Amino acid sequence: MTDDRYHPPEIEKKWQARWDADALYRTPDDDPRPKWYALTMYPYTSGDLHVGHWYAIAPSDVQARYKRMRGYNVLFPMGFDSFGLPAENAAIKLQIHPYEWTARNIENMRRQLRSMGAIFDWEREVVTSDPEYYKWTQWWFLQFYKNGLAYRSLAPANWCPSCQTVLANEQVLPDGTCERCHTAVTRRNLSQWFFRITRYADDLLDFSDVEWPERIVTMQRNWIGRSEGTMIAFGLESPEVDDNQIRVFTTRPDTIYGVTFMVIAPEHPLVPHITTLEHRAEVNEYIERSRRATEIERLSTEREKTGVFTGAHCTNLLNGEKVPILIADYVLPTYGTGIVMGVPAHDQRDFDFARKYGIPIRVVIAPPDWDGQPLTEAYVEPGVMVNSDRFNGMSNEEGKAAVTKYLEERGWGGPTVNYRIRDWLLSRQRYWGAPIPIVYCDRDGEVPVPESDLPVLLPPDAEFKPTGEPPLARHQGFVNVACPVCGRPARRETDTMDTFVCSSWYMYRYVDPHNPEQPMSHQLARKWLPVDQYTGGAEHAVMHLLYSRFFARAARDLGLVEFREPFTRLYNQGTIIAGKAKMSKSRGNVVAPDEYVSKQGTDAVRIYLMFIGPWDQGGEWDDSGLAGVSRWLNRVWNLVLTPAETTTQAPADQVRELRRMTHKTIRRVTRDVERFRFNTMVAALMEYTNYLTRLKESGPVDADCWQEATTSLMLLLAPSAPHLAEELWERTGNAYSIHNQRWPEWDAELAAEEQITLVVQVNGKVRDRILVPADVSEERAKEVALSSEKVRPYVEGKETLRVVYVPGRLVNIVAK
RNA sequence: GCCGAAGUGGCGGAAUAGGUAGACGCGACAGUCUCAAAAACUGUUGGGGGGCAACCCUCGUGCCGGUUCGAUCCCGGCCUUCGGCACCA
Repeated sequence: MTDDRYHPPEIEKKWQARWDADALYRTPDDDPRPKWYALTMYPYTSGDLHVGHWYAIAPSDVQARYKRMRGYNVLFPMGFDSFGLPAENAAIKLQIHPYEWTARNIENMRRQLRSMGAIFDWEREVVTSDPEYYKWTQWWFLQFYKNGLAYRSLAPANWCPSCQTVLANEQVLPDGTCERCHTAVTRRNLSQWFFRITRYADDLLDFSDVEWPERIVTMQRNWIGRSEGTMIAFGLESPEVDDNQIRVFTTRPDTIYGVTFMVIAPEHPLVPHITTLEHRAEVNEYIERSRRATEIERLSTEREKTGVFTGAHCTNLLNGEKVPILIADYVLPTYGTGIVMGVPAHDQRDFDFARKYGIPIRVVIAPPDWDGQPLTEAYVEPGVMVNSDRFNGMSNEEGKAAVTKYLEERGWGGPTVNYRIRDWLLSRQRYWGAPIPIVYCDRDGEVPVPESDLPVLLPPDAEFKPTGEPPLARHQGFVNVACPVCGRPARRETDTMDTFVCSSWYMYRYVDPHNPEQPMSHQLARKWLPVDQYTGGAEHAVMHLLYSRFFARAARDLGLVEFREPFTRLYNQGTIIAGKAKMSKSRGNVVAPDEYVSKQGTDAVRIYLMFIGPWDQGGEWDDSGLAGVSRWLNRVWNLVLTPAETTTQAPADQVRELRRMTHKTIRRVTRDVERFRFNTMVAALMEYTNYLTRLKESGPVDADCWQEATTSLMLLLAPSAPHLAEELWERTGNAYSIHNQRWPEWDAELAAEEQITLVVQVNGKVRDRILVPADVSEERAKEVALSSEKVRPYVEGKETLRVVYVPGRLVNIVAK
């Protein structure tokens, strides 16, 4: 035994200081090696990193380190997402300024991140609430503004009464509650800033430049919700309405002759104008009722459909029929035109609605053996068109095109593509965010702040307690400004930007973090971007990840970058849970890594997190398994540092076996780390350690092969246990640093098995296992199998019908 | 309701172009060391049955069927869990 035991905290401190002093992990821009940009989602500055953060970050570091050893110039940066509501809320509660709260948190989180021993180049750190950063967030806004990608509009917005701000559609959960605080969201009409993400709806549906999980791609496709259909005009005669038509979007123009009513969303602006006097009271009451209903109730598909008649009618231009217009809250004001045609025979919702209100149900697509009897439910399958005038007899699929063409020829409509996605609402009525760089002047209107005046600084002395009014609006020194055009007194925009704006471009800033002239230079963008491997949680599927794709497309069209996808590869790790719930501060179930790190060491914590299970599946934090990893690292320590008894006359087959194990392990570890299979990577290293330990204790070993084995073990361990590997490397007399060594290569010949276990089955049941040469012939294998003593009792007295042979695997004797 | 992923020992999990189920680790039990305990190390550890014994038999990958010489893996039908979507006209 060595007199020195493995003391993780000591060696970890020692090497972190040394690496820091030597700038070992600085990422040079001028390096001829091929680049690899690995990125893990930066944390929000909540104050402490819990093991959930480590679970996401540490394995990403392992893979980045591996790439580094494979000869890449690796960029693996870290920063902080530091604007946002929690900072403000915490600051209010603790009576300190968000700036100070954030600064303290960053300091603590930076310390924790350093203790992880990752290869972050801290010279490239990015902090989104830093004026040096948000200056460029504002700059992006101005570029978008100048190119028609940012605009202001009065619209009903999602309002969170608890957060006291509006939210983007993406930040409202499916149950109609706020993504952050789970309060029921209400609607408010406000003048708000939007990014025109819908301009890129089709481009965003193209995922051909990307290697992403199918799940995320599907989620984005669904969110964008492209739907091809037909816009159809209906005649409207209403004294109060100028337009004599109303339009609906439908995917079923083939059912146009089945329209027996129209439904309009209660909040549609047309409603007050078309409603007749005698129905006004009833309509207003309904509108009031649906406004009071929460989003949750309204979204429930279980709920019975309700509606009321407006007194108005419109005309189906194809057959001249007048049909009643009703309002009903199952029609969404934000999708299509907010008006739908009711075809009860061929849409279940319309069917239920028509039944309830006694509206006629007219079949226009005949089911296969339809006898003309009334339907008991809507018929939505294909069929032949009936009751449809000139289109009778056509299949409904042909009918879709034919009706659309007919409408188009008469100027009554035509093919239309409709999207579910809406423009990105980025205004927030809160303090802790990047101010929107716009000035309002009575004479010049909406004026962008000149780029030379950026950043528009957040005034540190603002009263930021929420009142529903933007905090900046009450800061006279901030609001009052000279108009950039005419110099007269004007007012600043007082809303701040959604933090997702900050995170839509942070991966660009890392490549040129201190550039005072531009967000990043063209040259460095070309060198590093796009990100080769992005890792993070799947919860950002339709927020951060979609917004970032939009930013990249806009940046490409602005000539800033030459790609459209910011993240070439994406991998989502799972979630670490504690007590059946996701770890979060608000749930109070966070587990801090710090104590484990200071006792068992960061290397053990890193490896244990990988060992829990497949990375993409997450898992329960249970520290009892950590001890097993600690014990293993101790065994590695002893194995490498206690000299083995060596010889030059080890038996040949033992030498071959040792080399085979070494090369097999290199192959397994390499493949596993490439495919994010960290749990089996660790298992492979443990098995290898167990094997080497047994071999060493069994007697003298071949000196050269033993050397190769322990060297390989150290190298394979270096990305996962960087401190332990470095210490062992030094103690075994190698030159600093192990992290600058090349990853070992395996030799397929050496890794190949010489013997295989031939499984012998009788009727599918294993009866014997026989060692045979790996290159055994079929004849020989069958011969060996059939002559097995253990097999005999099962085939004796039976007829052998067949002998199945699987090369290198088994022989199955089928006997009866 | 729809779409997707998953269901394997006491526990986390291995193994799928269909071919030795349970690697690796935790826990448990037994032992070594110790005055004792902890730590460390060694051995055993899916259920049932048999043998003095190296071992042998049998059942077993959520449930019920199917395809196949052979199914944790493929197909059909259920059950459960977890994600996502949910009146999108």
